[in-house]
Amino acid sequence: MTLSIATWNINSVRLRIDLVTRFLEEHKPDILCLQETKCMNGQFPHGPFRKLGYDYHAINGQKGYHGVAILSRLPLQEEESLMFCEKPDARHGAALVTTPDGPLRIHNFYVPAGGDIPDVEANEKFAHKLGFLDEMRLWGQKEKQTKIPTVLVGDLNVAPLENDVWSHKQMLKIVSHTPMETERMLAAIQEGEWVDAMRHLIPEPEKVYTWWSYRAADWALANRGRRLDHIWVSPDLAPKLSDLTILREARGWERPSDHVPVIVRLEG
DNA sequence: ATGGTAGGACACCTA
Repeated sequence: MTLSIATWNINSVRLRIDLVTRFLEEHKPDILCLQETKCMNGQFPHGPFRKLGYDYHAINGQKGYHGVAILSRLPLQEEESLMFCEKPDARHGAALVTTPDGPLRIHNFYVPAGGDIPDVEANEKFAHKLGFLDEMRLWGQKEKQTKIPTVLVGDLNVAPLENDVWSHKQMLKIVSHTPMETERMLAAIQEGEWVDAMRHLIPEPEKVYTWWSYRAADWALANRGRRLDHIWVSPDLAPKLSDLTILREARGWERPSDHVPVIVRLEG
């Protein structure tokens, strides 16, 4: 059997609901994980998703900021959202999906962006980001013992490898690619025994980007992208990784998100 | 070295 899972930082699910439904109609992933939904649970647009056969929703929203959602064509049970850094931010959601091959656990993350200054003294948002990554790493060490096939996705706001950015050298002091962040993320992958699905299917040194800034005059021409969105899988799923789609064209849709959807297929 | 754009909510925060 095959199962496809997509992740997309949508930067307001209500504003861009037509882009999400277009994406679902054209690509039909079994599961879609959204970040930055930017609305409270009571405001979440369930209707358009149900209309397309995505009947099962696990949502965790808050007013104005952050917010994550898991939408599925297969039945799911919502699981407890985790809290990081003792903040009530809606930055994580989880669900257990019932697949023909048995249960599959999904974790959907939205890691803090961390502000502009890569200094924990001068910038508390950066300190928060590093603290979040540390807690994520410790959590992952325990999570790997659950024995349930697991997929972790989301906007992790770190581009950990040299070819996850347009210029490694010029990005070393830019938040998202500093050694403080990349070392923490690589440690989290290693200690959690995660497989970086995107790099499993598209190894270095190929450039891979999922985000292009709104602030470029011409994002496609400059092509100064970063790989901020990730799909990690538990080792048992690694042999099933069969295809990866990064929907770059979605960055050129009308009133786009600055992130594009990433879809992975699990087969066999 | 700097400023560039976008969303939510309604003064200014977050990205």
